[in-house]
Parts: sequence; C-alpha cells; structure tokens
Amino acid sequence: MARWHPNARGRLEQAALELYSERGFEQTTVAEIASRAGLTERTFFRHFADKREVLFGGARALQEFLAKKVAEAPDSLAPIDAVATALEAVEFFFPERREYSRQRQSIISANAELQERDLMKLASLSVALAEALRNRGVGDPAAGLTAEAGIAVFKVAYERWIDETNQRDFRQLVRTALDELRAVITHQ
Amino acid sequence: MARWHPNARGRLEQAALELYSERGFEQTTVAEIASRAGLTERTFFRHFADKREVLFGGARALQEFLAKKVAEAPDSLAPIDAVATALEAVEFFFPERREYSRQRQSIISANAELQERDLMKLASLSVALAEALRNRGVGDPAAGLTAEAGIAVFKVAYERWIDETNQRDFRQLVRTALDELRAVITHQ
DNA sequence: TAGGACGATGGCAGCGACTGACATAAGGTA
DNA sequence: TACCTTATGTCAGTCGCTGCCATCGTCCTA
Repeated sequence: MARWHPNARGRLEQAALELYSERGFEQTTVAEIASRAGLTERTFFRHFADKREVLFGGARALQEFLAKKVAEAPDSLAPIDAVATALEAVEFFFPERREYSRQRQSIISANAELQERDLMKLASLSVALAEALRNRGVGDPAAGLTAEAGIAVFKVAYERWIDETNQRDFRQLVRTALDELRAVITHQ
Repeated sequence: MARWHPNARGRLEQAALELYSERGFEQTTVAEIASRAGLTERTFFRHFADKREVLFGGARALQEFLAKKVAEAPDSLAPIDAVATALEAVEFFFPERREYSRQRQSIISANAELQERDLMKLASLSVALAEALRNRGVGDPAAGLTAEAGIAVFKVAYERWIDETNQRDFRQLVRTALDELRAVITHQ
C-alpha cells in the first residue's frame, strides 16, 4: 500500500478494534494492527501513546463536551443537577455509535489493563467536572464529591444503554440512575 | 547474599518503596529493586505480577476486611450506613501506617500508571462492597451505587487523613465526608 | 516548472518489562 | 543419609515502546 493514504489514525483504530475483537487484546501485537492498517509499528506509536490508547480516542472530546455543558447550565441549577444536565446531553455526543460502543465495551471488559485505562479516563472526566463546578462557584470538597456522584450515575446509565435491547433514551437512563443514587444516600 | 534469607517479599517491597521514592517509578528498573533486596529480577516476578503490584500488597486484605465489616454490621442499618460503619473501622486496619501511607501515596501521585492501578484496586473494593451488600439483601442497582458512594467517601477521608497535620481520627473523617456527600446529592 | 520546505512515514537499534523452561540449592522429613 | 518440596538462579526469547536518522508526499513559492 502506498504512503499518504488518508486517515491513518482512523485506519489504525479500525484495525485495532477488529483484531482485539477477533483474537483478544493480549494476543494482538501492535505490529499486526499497523500491518492491517497498511502502516508500520513505528507509525502506530506516533498516533497513539500506547497499545491501549487506540481504544480511547474519544475521551478528550467527551471530557470537553461535558465540561462545556456544565459551564452552560443555568445558574439556578444545583451542582448535581448541572452535572446531570450535562450527562443527559451525552446522547447527542454518541449519535449512532451504540453498536460500536457495545463492541468496544466487550473488548474492555475482557482485559484488566484496558479496564484500568477506562477507569483512568473516568477519573479524568471526574476531575474535569469538578473543575467546571468550581468555576460555577462550588467549593471543596463539594465539587469533587458531586463530580464523583455524577460519574457513578454515568456508569450505571451507560451500562444500561449498552445492555438494553429496547431503546430507552440516555436522558431517561441518567435521570433514573440519579434518582436511585439519591434514594440510596438519603437518610430514611 | 546467601539464599533463603527470610521475608523475600517484604524485602522487595521495601526496596521498591525506597527506589521509587529516590528516583521515581519509571527511572527504576525491576533488576535494581531485586538487586537491592539481594535477589534477581526473575524472583521479583514470582512474588509480584508486575512492577506496579509491589506497591499494592495490602489491597486484598483491605478488601476482605471491609467485606467482613459490612457483613457483620447490624441488620438494622441502612446499606449506606453499613458501608460507612465498615469504612470507619479502617483506622484499625492502618495501625501506625500513616507515614508509610504518605510516602506510598506520594509515589503513586507522581505516576499515571500507578494511578491506574490504584483506581483498579478501588474499583475492586467497590465490587466487593456491592457483593457484601447483596448478601444483606440489597438489590441492584442500589448495591452498586451504594458501594460507589462509599468509595467516594473513602477517597475523601483517606486524602484528608494523609494530608492533615492534626490527628483527626478516621471515623470522624468518614462521617464528615458522608455528610458532605449527602448534602450535595440531596434535593434542595 | 524547478526547487525547497515541511510533515508523515519507514527502518533500525536498543532498553526494559515480562515469561517459559530448566537447573540448582535450601529446608524439612522418613 | 536419601528423598522431596520449595524458593531461587540462569538463560533465551517476545513484545511494548523510544530515539535517531533516512526517505517520501505534498504544498508553496519563485
């Protein structure tokens, strides 16, 4: 394959997704991914920091998306509701990526190293949410705790969104999970 | 050094802690750790799954400790309070390890790979707490959400326990963090 | 249109984490 | 003492990842 074909990064992501699905993350070498994408191992590492990162290309964009949504939320909203509003908007961030998300999550679930990276991205998301809350005037440790609560809600909603066969929309899943968290935390 | 010296595992942990502190995690090779402990690289990997795991030897014991405490909590307690009770008891699990905990946390904070492993251990803790709650009859997703809330509380309490110069006891830190989480989640 | 600047890729050498296979020595036991 | 088990050593090898330099497309400009 000649050089200079367009979208090398995208081809690498696609090849990695296929190979990780076909034979598993550990059983796939970076050289194989690069080869399927018509590139070399060296070039793979110019596009991605390591073998795991190729599955997490969208993390930064999601983080910026959520931080922006929190910043834009009406001042009248309580911190946790500003976060919830941002999370509800995620359905617009994942347009028709449900099948892709399923495949990706299936790969991650099968490998501990990938789960670690996934947790790291969520932690980074939490930090970004907390920072956005502080910019709204929320103090510490409220900002951090609210962000962590938001991430817990997001995890539950996302898992259901992936697993469910019937199409409940993401907004509703977020609202439900937040209500469940409230019920569990509140004094009886 | 002759073979068969006692506590090889402990010596490896000590050597790793020293070297990671002195020159950083990345700048330390496993061969160096093993050498300082009077052993070889191969033996290191018989005691620890990888270079990071040497800092997380206590994770399994803490997990079992917390699960046991949740199981032993009075049936009358709400799920979140059963978890809080377990977390409060952690001060008995860290007897006089405050200085050690500081040093260890300082190492982890300086390296992303170690943070990933730390998050993984906390996630594992959360799974164990959720399982213990299900054994108390708590359903889903309440069990998972309660466990996640507990971990968020634990993080805040632990961070303060490490950072604070004045000796507030762990029980009080846990209670305070839980109250703050409640305030942040509750409708206004 | 020739030439040069610049960015993306290839090729290669090398380090370090980690593993499998086999040898060897220490400690306990009959 | 002979044997067995277990902890350790030795060695070779794979793979993730990086630095360095060469090479090739593409675009810009004179």
